[in-house]
Amino acid sequence: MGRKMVSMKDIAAACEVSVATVSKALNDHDDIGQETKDHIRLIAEKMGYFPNSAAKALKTNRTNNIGVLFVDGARNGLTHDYFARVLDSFKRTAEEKGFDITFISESKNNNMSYLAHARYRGFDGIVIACIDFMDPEVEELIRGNIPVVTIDHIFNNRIAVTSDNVKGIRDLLTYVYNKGHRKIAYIHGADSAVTQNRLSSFYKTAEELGLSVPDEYILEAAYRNTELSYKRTLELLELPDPPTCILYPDDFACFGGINAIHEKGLRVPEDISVAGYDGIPIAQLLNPQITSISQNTEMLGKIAANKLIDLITRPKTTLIEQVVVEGQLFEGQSVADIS
Amino acid sequence: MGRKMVSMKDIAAACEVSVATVSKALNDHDDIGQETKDHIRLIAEKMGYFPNSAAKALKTNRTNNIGVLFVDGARNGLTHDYFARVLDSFKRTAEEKGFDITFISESKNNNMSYLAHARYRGFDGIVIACIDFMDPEVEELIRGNIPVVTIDHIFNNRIAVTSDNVKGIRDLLTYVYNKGHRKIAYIHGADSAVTQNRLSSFYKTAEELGLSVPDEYILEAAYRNTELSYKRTLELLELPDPPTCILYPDDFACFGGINAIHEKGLRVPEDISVAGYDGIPIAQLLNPQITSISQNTEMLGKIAANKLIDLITRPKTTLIEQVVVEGQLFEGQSVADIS
DNA sequence: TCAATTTTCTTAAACGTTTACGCACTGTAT
DNA sequence: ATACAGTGCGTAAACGTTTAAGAAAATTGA
Repeated sequence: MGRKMVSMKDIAAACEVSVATVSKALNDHDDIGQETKDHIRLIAEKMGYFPNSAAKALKTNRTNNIGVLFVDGARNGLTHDYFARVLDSFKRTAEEKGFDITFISESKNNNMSYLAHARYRGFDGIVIACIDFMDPEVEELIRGNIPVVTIDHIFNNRIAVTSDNVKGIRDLLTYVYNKGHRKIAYIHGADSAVTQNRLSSFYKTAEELGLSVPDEYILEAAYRNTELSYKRTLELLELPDPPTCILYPDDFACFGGINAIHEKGLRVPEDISVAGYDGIPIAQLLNPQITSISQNTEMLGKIAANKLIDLITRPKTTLIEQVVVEGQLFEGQSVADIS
Repeated sequence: MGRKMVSMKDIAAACEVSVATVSKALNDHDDIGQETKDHIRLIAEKMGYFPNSAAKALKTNRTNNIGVLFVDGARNGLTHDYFARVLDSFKRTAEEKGFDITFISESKNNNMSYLAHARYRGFDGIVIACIDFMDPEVEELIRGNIPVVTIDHIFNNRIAVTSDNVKGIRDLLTYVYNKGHRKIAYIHGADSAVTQNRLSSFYKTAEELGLSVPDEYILEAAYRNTELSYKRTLELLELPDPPTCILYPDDFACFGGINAIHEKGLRVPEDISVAGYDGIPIAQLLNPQITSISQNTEMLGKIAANKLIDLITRPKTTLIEQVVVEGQLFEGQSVADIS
């Protein structure tokens, strides 16, 4: 196997010019004659030449490769619907602009830190999502001098793209309120920036609506954790004065809640209403469709990629900012009108 | 920004040895004294040295990087539950062995073919899944002299890891049969190796069971396509002699079918039974849980990674074979016992 | 004690690019 | 004729590694 790769040297020989001329011809420098360029390119094509990225990277200090850090505590990784969709969009956008995507390995057995790994591979930029931002290694990575954008987490003085959780919860709660619900419980995710935003938005909106929220209506579960939401839901249902509607951390967790409700012999939404978050495709296919906030994952990934590539290619003129992407209420049938 | 990276040259200077000695010390060659090694490593550590993968790759022709081709016609990409799970497992296994994962870009606007891209990046190996294997570019890639393993598609004389679709359908059909069903329809996926295996297994098993299968019970839809399965299901339900049970291409598509059933005012499984394929997590959380064949995605990804890395590191002694991974019947409540 | 070995380190070339600089032309203006 | 700028190409060094080959020093064996 393995015929040898053809290099610039071979082309130079075939064209009877120097290697430098070949390089400049292929990179369209303007100190090479047009006919020479044409000839060299023709021969290069014929000989089946492609550049060697390692050599190019070595010389130019640019890899055209973006590192992706993409883990969470629960090790959902790629199977996390929301982040998979964001990453997919990110990937497409980056690829269109000539960048490749490589994962920053999460296994530490090569005893490289995230930052060491990123430097080793020479990533031009980094995107971080779906992660424990308290991890000191993550902080080290963000502090490192590689261009970085974070998704759904704002880090001091770095570019971040976040979904509008404040507006999301406000819209959702207002919608439920307008459907006549006054006893609304909120099972929220574990402590994180996202959770905090949603929670404070929940309280603020409740206040604006003149809604009183008893403490026992606010419970902590976790994202994508059906078991926990199942348990919290049971607790809510056993309250002396149970809620008429329950909001969940996300659609997935919502299914756990629905199971608890069914187990109690109750129906959704006739006996009790529920709503999720994220608007994952599957939740819109079920009966009843889950009322939720559809996240604009397409936009999130696209903006993240564009901002990062801007930062890589034009560091001076790129605005360091936090971009907020709005979601949209998906009105399913899981919230009953009881007004 | 950007303090300079420390290179072997810097370490050599600090230790007053040659660059070659540093290289050999760090790579644990045996012609370097133990104390010298220790000293060099200590200094390297202190100076915050990490190797430069580009330089290493250039010299050794090894990148420790694996290319992933991961597209399908419907452009589901990463959001495809089944393949996302396989890839996730693949990724973890590869990372444990010191390999990184880079996507082979699907956007052709850089006018590189898959193979050109793979050579450009110098991938040590390639894994291909979730794809149109008829694409001539894919064939070119597989024919190229880069170690490759394919998932769920067998290509002549290459390593392949496939899930056992024959056994899967046999188990599923037999299970349904044993529940008393005799009028069983099969809405299958679009034409592909996987589909063909499943279809012939369906017919073979039916024959063994003495089951007659009218032609109008076999319909073509597509994987992960809820709309098509919805339509086919309506067609089945309007038959003069409708089936009592319908098998679907996958769990996702199955939801489309269930919607059609509900729309007709029928219940699952009381009025009509359904079964999916893949055993995606969400399908086991719903009410009723979807009876399905749980694919062993963990094993698929792991085996694919191990075989590929074997092929990369020990090409001579690696057996070129097709590994088949069995799934497992998940018995939900979507198939009624009517015996 | 001295040649033969072994151990430890260095020299130098190479991998495939890019790029600053220099040199030889050609053409134009003095 | 001389000077001058512009055009088109080559020279050579550099990027950070690895590794074959060799050399010096230390060890061994008789």
